[in-house]
Amino acid sequence: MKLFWARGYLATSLPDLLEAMGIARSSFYATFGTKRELFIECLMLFGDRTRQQVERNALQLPAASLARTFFESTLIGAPRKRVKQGFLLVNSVLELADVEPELNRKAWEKLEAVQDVFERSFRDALDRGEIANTSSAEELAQRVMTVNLGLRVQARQMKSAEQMQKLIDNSLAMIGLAA
Amino acid sequence: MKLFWARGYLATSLPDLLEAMGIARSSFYATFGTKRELFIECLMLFGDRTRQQVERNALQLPAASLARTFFESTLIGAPRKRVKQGFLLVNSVLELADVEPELNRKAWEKLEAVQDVFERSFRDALDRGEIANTSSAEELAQRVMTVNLGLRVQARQMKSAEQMQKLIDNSLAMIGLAA
DNA sequence: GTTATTTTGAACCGGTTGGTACAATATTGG
DNA sequence: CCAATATTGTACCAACCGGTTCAAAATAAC
Repeated sequence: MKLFWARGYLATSLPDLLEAMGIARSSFYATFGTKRELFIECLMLFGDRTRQQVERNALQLPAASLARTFFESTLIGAPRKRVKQGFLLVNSVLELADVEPELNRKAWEKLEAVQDVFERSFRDALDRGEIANTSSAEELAQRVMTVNLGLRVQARQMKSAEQMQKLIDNSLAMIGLAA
Repeated sequence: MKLFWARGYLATSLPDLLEAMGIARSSFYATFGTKRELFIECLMLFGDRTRQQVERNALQLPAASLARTFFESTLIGAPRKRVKQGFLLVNSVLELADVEPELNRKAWEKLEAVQDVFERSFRDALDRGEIANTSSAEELAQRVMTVNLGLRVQARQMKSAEQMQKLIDNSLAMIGLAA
């Protein structure tokens, strides 16, 4: 998964995978099937983990600070190397849009699942009056999604953690959640 | 360029290019050099065209509506097929980040050049008092960049022009330029 | 109409791609 | 210790990759 994450689906060759996994070619096919099947498993794993992480945070944190926690934990708290890999789902969605429609669809669905978690959290907070209802839950979640995608692209060019922090602060300010 | 744009650098093979250009393999190498060199030319062409387009708009339009014009002309005014190709520079920057550092750098520089045009325009407008100085020119340009990247990723999944228009409206509202 | 100049098509190069087959070798479980 | 199960290395496959060479054919210039 780390390899696909860093290099993309097409640029990751079977020998690359075998070396990283430390197994023989024949074991790979016996255990994981084709490269394509393994990649799908990676997409699912990555997507589910991310969604679960946001869901866990949504239980403990106010909706208004959910986005900040999400961005900072993955873009500041993570090792620099991992941050520069971007976000597997975003990388995949862009790489495979025209080339592998099915894989693209799967990756996009996982991204939308994350967006849905945000939307639900915003909806609850609006119902409880915890957030000023200047925007709908759908609009807020859409903003988080747009900013998320934008940040992940820029993360691949990150120069310093300070620069990244400024970018996050500026982005959160524009989403308009006072938190 | 259209091929690289739609499929990406790696997924576009030489036979693909030859067929699209309608020339023979030997002519290709005699005229354009390697696939890599042609791709660089495409990046430059695309980047310069985009920058010039924004520069032209900056001369005629108030800075506050520059972003709207940029997004709508390329995401609503353009043929649906082209919109779904995304933005060559964004696609390339993400695809090649870890695989082709030099190409990645060139693409990123062109993206930053566009951001710079926005920043200059915002700075002028701030100096003239045409924009409320709640944010700096740098911050505003950074917001436009983040939103731009986010929108281009989503454009590849676009379902309808209406959906895209809503997305643009919502994004512009969050940038905070009353226009 | 004849000479230059492009452009072509086809053959060829070494290397890599994802995927398969299978006998030999380790590792494990009873 | 022996048998069952994983895992291995190797050879092989057809297909494709980007790139080169060069004589033949088509086009352009005069």
